[in-house]
Amino acid sequence: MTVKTIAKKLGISHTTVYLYLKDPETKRISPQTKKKIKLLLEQGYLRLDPHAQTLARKKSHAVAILIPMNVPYFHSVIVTESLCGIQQVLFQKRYRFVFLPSQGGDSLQILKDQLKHSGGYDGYILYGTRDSSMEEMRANVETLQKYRVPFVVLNMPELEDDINQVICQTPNAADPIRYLFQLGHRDIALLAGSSRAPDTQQSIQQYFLFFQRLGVERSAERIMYGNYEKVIARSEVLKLLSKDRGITAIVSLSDSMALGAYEAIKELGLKIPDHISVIGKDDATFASNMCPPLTTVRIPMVEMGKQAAILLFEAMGGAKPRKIYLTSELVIRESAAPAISTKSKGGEIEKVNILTI
Amino acid sequence: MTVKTIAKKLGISHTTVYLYLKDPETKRISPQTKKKIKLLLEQGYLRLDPHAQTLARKKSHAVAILIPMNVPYFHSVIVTESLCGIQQVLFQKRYRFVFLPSQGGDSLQILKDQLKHSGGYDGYILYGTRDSSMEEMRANVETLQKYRVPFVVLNMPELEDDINQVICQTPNAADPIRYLFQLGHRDIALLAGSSRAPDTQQSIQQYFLFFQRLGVERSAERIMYGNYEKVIARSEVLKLLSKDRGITAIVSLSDSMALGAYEAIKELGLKIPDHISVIGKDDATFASNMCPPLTTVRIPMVEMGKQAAILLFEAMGGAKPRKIYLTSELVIRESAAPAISTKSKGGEIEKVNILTI
DNA sequence: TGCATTAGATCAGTCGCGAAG
DNA sequence: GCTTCGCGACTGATCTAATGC
Repeated sequence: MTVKTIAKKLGISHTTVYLYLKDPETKRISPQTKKKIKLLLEQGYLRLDPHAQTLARKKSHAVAILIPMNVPYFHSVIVTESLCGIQQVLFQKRYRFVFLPSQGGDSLQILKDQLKHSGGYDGYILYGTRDSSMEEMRANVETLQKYRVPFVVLNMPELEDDINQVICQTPNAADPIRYLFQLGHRDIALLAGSSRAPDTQQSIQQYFLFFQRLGVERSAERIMYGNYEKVIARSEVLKLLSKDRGITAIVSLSDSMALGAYEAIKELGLKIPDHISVIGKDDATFASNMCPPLTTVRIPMVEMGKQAAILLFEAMGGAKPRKIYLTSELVIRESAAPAISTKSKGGEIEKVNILTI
Repeated sequence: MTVKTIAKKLGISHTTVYLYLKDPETKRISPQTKKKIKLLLEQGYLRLDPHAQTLARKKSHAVAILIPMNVPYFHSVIVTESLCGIQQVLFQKRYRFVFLPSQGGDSLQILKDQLKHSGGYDGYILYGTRDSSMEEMRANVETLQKYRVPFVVLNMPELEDDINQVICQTPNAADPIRYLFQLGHRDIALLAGSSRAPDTQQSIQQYFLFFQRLGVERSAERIMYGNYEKVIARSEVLKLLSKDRGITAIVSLSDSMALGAYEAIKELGLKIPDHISVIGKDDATFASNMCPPLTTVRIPMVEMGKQAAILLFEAMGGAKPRKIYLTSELVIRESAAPAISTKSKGGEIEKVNILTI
C-alpha cells in the first residue's frame, strides 16, 4: 500500500494523506478526514518507500558501509565489534545502513564497484581491510574524496588532516613487546597478519625499531604471517618453533591467531608461559578462557564504531574534518611470565636500563 | 554526478547517456558520441542512484534484514555467522542488503517500526531472536505475510508449510542429553538462554520429555537461564552448583555460556570432565581451545544463511514456499566423559536399556 | 528506409502554492 | 480571513514512442 492507494481508497488526494503522515496533529485537516485516515492506517497496510522518500527529500537517512574485501565481513572481529557501535548510534538517529555488493578483485576494484551504485546515501564509513595495502587504502580514500561526500575512515593508519578518522593508539604501557622485554624476554617472535596489511607493516617496523634502539639487529626470520586466521597461525608457529628453539615469547596481532599459536605450542610439548609467553590482540570474549588465560591488547572496537558514527553525523552536518583518538590497553592475564634467565640468549642487551627504552 | 549532468556536460540528451550505460555496444549511438561518453565516464565521476533506479525499475536489487531485537546485532554468533552466508549469496547476485532502524520496545514493536519504511525492497529475511517469544515470532511472521512480499524465516521453530524457512534439526546422534546419558550421566543440568526464547523452551521440553520417557520426573530446579551471555551463565552455574552437588553434567545452549560455566566450575575447585561434564552449542572457533576442549553441537550457521538467501531468491522468482532442513552435529572433544558411577544418584534408571531411548 | 537522437511519461513520495467553501 | 483540501511540479533513472535528417 502506498500513499496514493490509501488516498484513492478514501476518495481524497494524496496530499491530504501525506499531510496527515507528516503531522497527525496538524490543524490543516478536518477531524472527520483525520479519523478516516487514521482508521485505515491502523490496519497497518501502509509501507512508505524509502527510495521514493530519498529521491524527494534529497536525503536518504541511510549510511553505506564500505568494506573493500572479498571474504565475508562478519567473520572479522574488527568488523562485527565496530558495527555494534555503529549500529547503536545510527539506529538511535533512525538511520538505516547498507552493505553494497561488488564483483571481486582487489580492494580498489571492489570499492569502485560498490561506489558505482552508491549515489544518494547521506554518508559513508570506509574500512581498512586486511588485504589492502597502504597504497590501496590511500587510493580508496582519494576515490571517496573525489565525490565530495561525507565519510569517515576506520581501521586505517593516520592519514591527512582533512579526513575524518577514528584512530586507535598504543601507548607505551600497552606495547606488548616492551612488556615482554621488561619481563626479561629477548627472543621475541612476531605473529603478524598479512604482509600487505598496514597494521602488520607498522607492527613489524616497530618490532625492528625497538631492538634497533637497543643496539641489536633482528632478522626477519622471527616474523610469521598468519593471515589473521587460526589455522594458518598454528602451522606457521609450528614451523618456526621447530627450527628456532631460542624463542621465549610470541606477540600475535590477533587473538584468533593466538588460538592457533596455543595449539602449536602445546603440540610441541611446550608450556605457556613456562617455556613460551604469548600475547594476543583484541581481547576477544574467549581470551580469559584460554589456558592459560591470554594476556592481550584490548582494542576498544565497539567504542571506535560508535565514535565513527558520531563523527559521520558531524561530517554530514557540515563540520570540518577531524580525528578521534582512542587508546588500546594491555590486559594482563597469565600467558606472559618472566623469562627464565637461563633461556635468554640475548645476553648482549641484558645490561640495558629498561627505563630508557 | 548524475546521468543528466553528464548529458548536459556533453550537450546531449540524458536518454543517449542512459542508452550507452545500458549497453555500451549498442548500435543506436554513433561512434563519436560513444567516444565522448566513454571518455567522461572513465573519469569515474558518475554514481548511479540506487533509490532512483529502484523507483523506475520497480525492483531494488536490495534485501532487508529484519532482526527484531534491541541489542546490537553483531554480538550474536548466530547473526554474524548466518550473515556471512547471506552475504556470499547476495553479493554474488549483485544484491545489497540493509538493516532498518527501530525505536525499541518489544520484538513486535521493533518489527513494526522497521517495516514502516520498508517499501520497495525485493525481499526480506526475518530472524527469530533471543528475546522474542513464540507468540511474538508468529505475530511477526503474520505481519510480514500480510504484505504479500517474498520473505524467508531464519532461527525459528518450524512454522506453517506456506512459509519459506530454513530449519536446523538435531538428529538423535547430536542430542547432547542422550549422549551424556549414554556416558552414564543421570544428573544433568540445563544451561538455557532466556525463558521466552523458543529454542530454550524447546530444549527444556525435550529435557523433561527425555527423563519422562525413562519414567523419571525431573524438577525445574536444574534449569538455569544464562541469557546467552557468559557472565550471567557463570553466576547461574555458580549458584546452582553450590547448592546442588549431585549434578554431574551441564548442557549449555551456547558456547559463550559454556565459557561462563567453565569459569564457575573451576572457581568451585571442580574439574572438567572429571567432576562435571559440559556440552556446548555452536562450535565456536574457540571451542577447541578451551580447557578441556569443549564437546559441542555444531550448528551449520553459515550454510543456513546461504540457504536462506537462496530460498529468498526462489521466493522472489515466484516459487511456492518450502522448507530447507539442515542438521546439527555433535563435535566430540574432551569436556564430556563417562560419569563416575559412585557419583551417579540416578540409580533408579540405571537398568534402562539405552538403545530403546 | 534507416540511422542517430530525444521528448516525455513513469515510479512513490514531498511540498509550494493556490482554491473552494 | 480562515479552514480544509488538492493540483502539479520535482527528485533521478528507466524506457517507450517518436522525431529529424
